[in-house]
Parts: sequence; structure tokens; C-alpha cells
Amino acid sequence: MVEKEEAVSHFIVDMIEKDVAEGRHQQIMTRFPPEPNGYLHIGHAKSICLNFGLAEQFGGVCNLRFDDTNPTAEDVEYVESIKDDVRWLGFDWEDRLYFASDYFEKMYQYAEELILAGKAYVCTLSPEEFKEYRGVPTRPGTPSPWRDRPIEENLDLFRRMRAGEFSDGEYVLRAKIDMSSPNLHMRDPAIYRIKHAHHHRTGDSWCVYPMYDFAHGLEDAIEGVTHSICTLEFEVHRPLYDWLLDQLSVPCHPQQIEFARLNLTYTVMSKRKLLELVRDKVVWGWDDPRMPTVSGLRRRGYTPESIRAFCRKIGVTKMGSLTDIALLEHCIREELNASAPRAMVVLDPVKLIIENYPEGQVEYLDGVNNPEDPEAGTRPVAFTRELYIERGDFMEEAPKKFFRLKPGQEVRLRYGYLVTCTGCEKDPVTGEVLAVTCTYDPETRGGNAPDGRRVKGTIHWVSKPECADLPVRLFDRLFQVEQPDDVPEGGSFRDYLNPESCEQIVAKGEAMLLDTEAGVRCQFERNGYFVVDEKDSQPGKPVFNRIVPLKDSWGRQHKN
RNA sequence: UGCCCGGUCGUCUAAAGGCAGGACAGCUGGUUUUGGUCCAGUCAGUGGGGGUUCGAAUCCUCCCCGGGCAACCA
Repeated sequence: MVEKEEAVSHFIVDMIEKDVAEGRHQQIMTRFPPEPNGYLHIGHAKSICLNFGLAEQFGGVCNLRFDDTNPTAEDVEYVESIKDDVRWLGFDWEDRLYFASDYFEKMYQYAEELILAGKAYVCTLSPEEFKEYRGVPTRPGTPSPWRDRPIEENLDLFRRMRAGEFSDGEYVLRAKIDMSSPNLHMRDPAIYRIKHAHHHRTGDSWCVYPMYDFAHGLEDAIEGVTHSICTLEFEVHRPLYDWLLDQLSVPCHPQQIEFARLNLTYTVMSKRKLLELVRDKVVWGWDDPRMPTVSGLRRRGYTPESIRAFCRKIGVTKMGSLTDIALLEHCIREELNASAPRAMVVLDPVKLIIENYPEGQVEYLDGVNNPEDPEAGTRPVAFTRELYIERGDFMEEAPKKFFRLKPGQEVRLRYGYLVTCTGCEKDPVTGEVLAVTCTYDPETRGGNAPDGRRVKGTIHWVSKPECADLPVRLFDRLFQVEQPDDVPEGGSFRDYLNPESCEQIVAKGEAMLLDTEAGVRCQFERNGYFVVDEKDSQPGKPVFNRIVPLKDSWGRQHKN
């Protein structure tokens, strides 16, 4: 951890506190157990903060363990990205990097132990056939005809499964539990299947792989995990988790605890859907700044601190919920308001001509780098007769409460002079405003009038001859509706994709911004927070991503 | 219609039989050289009916609503 964050409290903390008070454990051990079949998203970040946070809070440790028991879906690319993301979020697994695949031999031995105990059998039924035998929630199942295969035969068949004598799906090893259990997961679940597949770590040394339900509890027990924290959908698996550990000679019996996964408005969180967006090139990749992936948020400009703050604020419960993405945005604004240096950048430029300002003259005015941080100092900002201002900061016919430029109204050019709007030049055909005109008061250098008169509006600007062209991407939410998952019959979450989620423009900004290095964040005054894209920028040629816009009480009330 | 889990301001979440509180969002006002920030204020909630109790968001009961579970995925 980068810094100590204040302790949190929720039902899992309470449970562990109780266990500690009762002297149940020498040391608390949790784990973050991703399957390397996709990139981590903000929901995983919640789990990471929870597991690593708990370990830290109780003076224990948290392992990073890859649950790589299904070679057909997994890949080293994912392993590496996941390690990067966990590290970036600020967590350290030290020397405890584990892989389920490292336990394959042990798990295989446990499977034989289960067979020997008469608690597992090799089943010849196909998946379709077993589906019939399993029954439905309202009707008990019927035993597989192979349920009472003799132990010796089971052992022989299982060994031959491992030896590669059979093809995929020909046999499966099942736990022998209760075909009439109201919990479907207890109706003789498959625990080992044959898969002649190349594993990204064990290569071709195995052709049988353990199923999640069999493997996960063993992985936890082998490592000595005390609290095995997972999401709500595994709640119905807990009886199986416990049953298995009770049957086998494992070193310990970890406690599975379930919490509600994170859902966020205006996004999708399932790996399947995120993968689809990547595969179909709807987005640029897993790290597209619009993606809720950790790498996407990172490229978007979110900081690890802001994501951890978010995870702290959302809490941990068992209530299914949908968190407003505004809370995430609040967290990054809160941090960047305090830390990000400011700059003036005009996103949608229109020329402003100061009619009484000498042609050819350049003045360098002091721009405050961060009003929230006096230590940040000031910088020189070039001021000239022709400037660029935001097109939206001028209205020829404006409502009374429009504090910006309109004919006859005086406004402040931030850190510059007070100017009074005299009118505008328009294209006689289209009516488009080509330039706004004004006069300045030479007595107001820096922005204050000696006579004490006040202006309501302050606008940002850049010098036309002294500014730089800056490529900027204005990101918006990827989906247009709060719940893209909530789709009517026959529809798809993709129907809700926002066609305007990435507007690419060339803005006019202070020339010094050309020197901004990749990954550096700053505030474009009156606009939002931006970061220099790590991938698409070159030294001296930054490309800016908008992280989040500033709150805008004017725009909010006057949209269209 | 089987089993499991869950229902507290719009949203997320506290209150472990004793004043329903915070954060986000919204709204109002103040300050302000960012219509930002900050400050003050405000709106707003225990799904419903019974019961236990001096006292119930909390315990019991019935109902209602939401989610999960029938991969050789995790």
C-alpha cells in the first residue's frame, strides 16, 4: 500500500473481528483469485480493495492467486495484465503469487482420496443425459446409473482419464452427494472433466482439469486462507465448498463469505460483454478510456487513489445494488481539484478581437497554476490583440443571467483584462459568428478594476498567435441508458451504445502544454480534467483525454 | 409453482431493542478572477399487514417485491 487508509467497517470486518476475538486464527489470510480470461474491471477493484484491505486491517496477508483451471478460456496476456492492474491499484502480494495450476497434482490426489472414500464416481453420462438425471429445482433428480460403480473401477477409470485414454466428454468424475437436494449444486456435481487442451502454464501435461467447485476450496485450504471472500452468486455453492473440505484431509477449512458485486450505471460489467466490445472493435481495446476496466480507467486518467476512495465509499454489503457512476466521478474530481495544475484551453474556438489593443504587442500575464495550492506558483501567459475564446462564451442575444460576452457586457478575461463586448462579425450567408469584437480597459491588467467595479463573468482564452493546437478527446459514457443490461426481448445491450462517446477535436491551448508528459493530469479551466494519453502521445505532441468534465450548474440548467 | 439470499432518502450506505445518520445526486443562498472549489441551508427513507415489547428499521409471523441457482464456465 502506498499510504495508510483509514479502517473501514462492514459485516465482513465484523465477522473477522469475531473470529480474531475468539482466537480462531494465528493470522488472517485472504486472497484475490481472478481467472485469467479477461482484463480486470472496477468490480474486481472492489474485490481487490476488500481482500487486500482486510488483510492489512487485520495484520494479515492477501495472496494473488490465478484460478486457472479452464485452459480453453485462459491466456498469459491476461495474467500479465492482471498483475499490472493489481500493482497499479497500489497492492502488493509480495512473494505470494500463486496459480491453481501449481496445485493440479495435489488436487488430483485429493480426487483419488474422494474416490477411495466412496464419495466420488466416474460417470459415463453425457452432459445432456445428466441434465435429465439432475432434474429441475422443483423435482428431485434420479441417480446416475454409474453412481454405484465400484471404487476400484472408479479409480481405474479416473487414472485412465488422466492418462489420456479417453476423449473429451467421454467420462467425468462426480462427487457423490445427494440427487434429491433442493440445492442443484449438491446433485452429484462434476468435479473433473477431460479436456485435451494446452494450458498456458502446464502445457500438455494434463488432460483432466478440476472444476471450480472442486478446485477453489482446495486452493484456499492449501494456501491456508482463513476467509475466502467471493460474490453473491456463489452463495449456493457454499454447501458444496464446505462438503468437499469436510470429506478431505485438508490442512484447514476456510470460511467462504459472500458480498454483493459492484454494478455501475451507464456501463456493463460482465467479462463476456466487455470481451465482445473488444473483439468486435466497438472500442479500441481492453484499455479503451471508455471501458470500466482498470486499464481503461487508468488510461482515462483515473488515479489509483481515486478508485480506492470510491471502493471505500460504496461499502460492502449483501444487497444487490446499482451504484451511480457520479460517485466515481466525484472521487476523481475531489482528488484532482486539489492536485491538478490548471491551464487555459479553448475547445471550440472563435476569434476575439480587442479593437483598442495595439497590434503586434505581446504581454505576459501571471496565470495561477492551482488556486487550491499556493505552492504551485504562477506561469506567464501570453496576451495579444487577437485571442481565441469558447464559441459558447458569446451570445448575440443572451438571457439576462448570461454572464459572459454579449454586446455591451463587460467580462473578465481570466488573469488578463476586463473587456466590453462591442459586437461580432458574421458570415453574411450562413450567419456563423466569425469573430467577436470588444474593447479592453488598460487600467484592469490582471483582471481588477481600480475603481472597484465588479463583473459577474470570467472567461478563459488563449493568444491566437501564441497558442498551440492540441488533439483532445472528449469522452462520454459508453452507453446511453443507466442499465444497458436491462434489455427487452430480442434486444442487445449494444443497442444502447452511445454514438457520441468519443468526440475527437483539436483545441487551442497554452503553448506550454506541448511539453506535458504522458500520464500527467491537469485541469483545463472551466472545462474539466484531462490527462495526456500514454499510448497515442509522442514527446512534444501530447494527446489529451478528458477524464471528467467539471460540474456545470449553468450548462445543467440550460441544456438545449 | 423448489431452494437460497436480499429489501432503509432518487443512489450507495450507517443505526447490533432506545433521537433513523452520513456520502453522492438534486435544489436554495453566500463567498469566489473557473457558473469550478468552498461554506451554509434544504429536499428526501425503514415494502405492506399482524404480533412481541414501556419502546421495533432491528425480534416473530404472513404477504409483496427484487436477485441468484438447473455449463463437463468461474
